[in-house]
Amino acid sequence: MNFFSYLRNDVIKALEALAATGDLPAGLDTSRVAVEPPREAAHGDVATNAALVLAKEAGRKPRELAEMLAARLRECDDVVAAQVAGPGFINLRLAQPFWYERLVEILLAGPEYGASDLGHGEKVDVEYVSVNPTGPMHVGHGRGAVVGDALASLLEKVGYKVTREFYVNDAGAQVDALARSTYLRYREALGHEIGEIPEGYYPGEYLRDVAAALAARDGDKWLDKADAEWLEPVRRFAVDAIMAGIKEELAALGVAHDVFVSERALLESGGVDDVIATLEARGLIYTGVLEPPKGKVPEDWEPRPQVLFRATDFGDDVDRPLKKSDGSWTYFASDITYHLDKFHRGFHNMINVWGADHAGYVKRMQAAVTAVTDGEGVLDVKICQLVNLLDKGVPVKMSKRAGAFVTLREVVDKVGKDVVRFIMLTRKNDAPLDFDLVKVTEHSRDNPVFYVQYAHARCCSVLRHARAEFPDLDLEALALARARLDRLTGEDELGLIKLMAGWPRVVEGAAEAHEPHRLAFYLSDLAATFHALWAKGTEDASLRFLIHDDADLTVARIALVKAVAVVVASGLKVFGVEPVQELR
RNA sequence: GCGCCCUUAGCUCAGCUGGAUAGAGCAACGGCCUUCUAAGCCGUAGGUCGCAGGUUCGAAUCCUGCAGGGCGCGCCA
Repeated sequence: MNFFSYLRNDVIKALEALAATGDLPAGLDTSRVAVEPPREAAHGDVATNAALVLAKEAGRKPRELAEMLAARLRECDDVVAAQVAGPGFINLRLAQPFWYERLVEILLAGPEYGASDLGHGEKVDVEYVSVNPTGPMHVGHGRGAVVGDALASLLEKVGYKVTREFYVNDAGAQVDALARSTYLRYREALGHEIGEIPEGYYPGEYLRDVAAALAARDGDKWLDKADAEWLEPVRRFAVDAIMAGIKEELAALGVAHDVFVSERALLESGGVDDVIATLEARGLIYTGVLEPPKGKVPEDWEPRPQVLFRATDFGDDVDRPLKKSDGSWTYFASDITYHLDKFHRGFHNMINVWGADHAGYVKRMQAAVTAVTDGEGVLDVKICQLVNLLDKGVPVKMSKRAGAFVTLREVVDKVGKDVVRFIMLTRKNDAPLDFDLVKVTEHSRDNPVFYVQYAHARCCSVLRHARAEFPDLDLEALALARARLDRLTGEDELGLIKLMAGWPRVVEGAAEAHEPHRLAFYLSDLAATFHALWAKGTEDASLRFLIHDDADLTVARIALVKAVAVVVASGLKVFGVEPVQELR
């Protein structure tokens, strides 16, 4: 349970009671009333700004209103103190049994702890990865994959019905280039001299394997045929082969999508025409001439009338073309169709995770979604900034042109999927991320993966020792939940419980903001708090978890340790990371 | 030129959608191993939240302008 929301109910009830007695005007707008952690723990357990927010409307001085409200709040069962502070904050201190109940809640919930029904089972589509099927993925793609996947899990945890989706860009010039490049390698595989890979072709070595597989399947049947004959089957073969590779790379990272949507299938179904007709009927399409692009102007630029979408009506900077000069639809046109398709599948909430190079595309896509769904569809786009791959602090050169760049697969194989996943989530998506191949596997305080995993392993270690030293005690979660938790009276112990009790709020906040990285910072915090408590036992033996002549206290402390393991596991589960039992 | 993102301690970054005296880690300095894992812990020091205005009870957070950095800018996807 999110105890801040729980306490907020108490505050609202107290306000209503004051209104009922005529001390406050009725019908105050309480939407801005917040119950939050106070800046410093010394102030109390929770703080509310209610008096500050309502003072003006209630026609009272903030502190005066705060005093009235505080008097009411002192009547609440869980509240042992309510103090007015500063300009009119009310700091509440909660009774110890309240905290012990939270501990019980954690133990009984297990790794599901923090789950809620915030989303009310509403459908959300999270589209991520969606790389062009033209080659292996690099680490940057991996970031999008992990962020999208963790975001999807996070939303599931708070009660949304999530679909993980991959849009396959299997139409257009790039896949034609892929087909032609594959054909070149196919000739090579059959013993022909191909010379230099021409400009505009994919030079990557990986196409040799694809071509060899093609040759193995079809022999030399395409060798002396015209483009028109082999282009389509080779394209299909190459896209399938590359997509199979991409799925494997994703699987190695622990990412699996529910739905793959093919752009080509979408185009062939004629859906684009329907969408254009819809937009046309709403007067959102016209034929016009755009200004030349600023910055570097393409050499063959010439003003030309185009079919344009009125994106500026929806906040975009310029109207956007829907048709190419050869009469085919632009990528944007098919993308509009695709998003309307999502909407028709019941997704009013859509989230796209894109790479930094798509940042300039966000506005027009959001404009299009608003236009085509009549404002009912909401698209959020998470832009993942670049990943700087480092080796002991030295940037790893990545030359895509030479076709020899470090692939996601290589990195996953080198450091493991759990490390990749966690590190990718240690920055907010819109900040660049350093990924140091050496540092991420180091066992040190400043490696967050290790530090968090170490906390979990330490908990497990304590539990192992407890079982060995107290073989007669029942240390299963159910038994721990019935322990004499009121033996946990130390400030540090209570502080740890309070921190863990805050987990559901962190999860909800991260889910609402679509920011999974917040969980990583919380977990580091929790790990630090636990390591600190653990270390207390090295200075003072009475503060250790296992107290040989006091079984009750030991079981209570084991319950605390177990809860830490549970919360860490709960967070790692959202990240798709396996908590380790032991480090070595 | 325009748009989006970024600018917080020497370095790398948090800052819970406007709250109280802005926080971690690294690096520096000083402590703690006969121990439930010292792969760790404790402490000291370190700040004009890029700059200037504005909004209000209250701004690192919202608005405007400026400076610096990144990305993008018809017929690519």
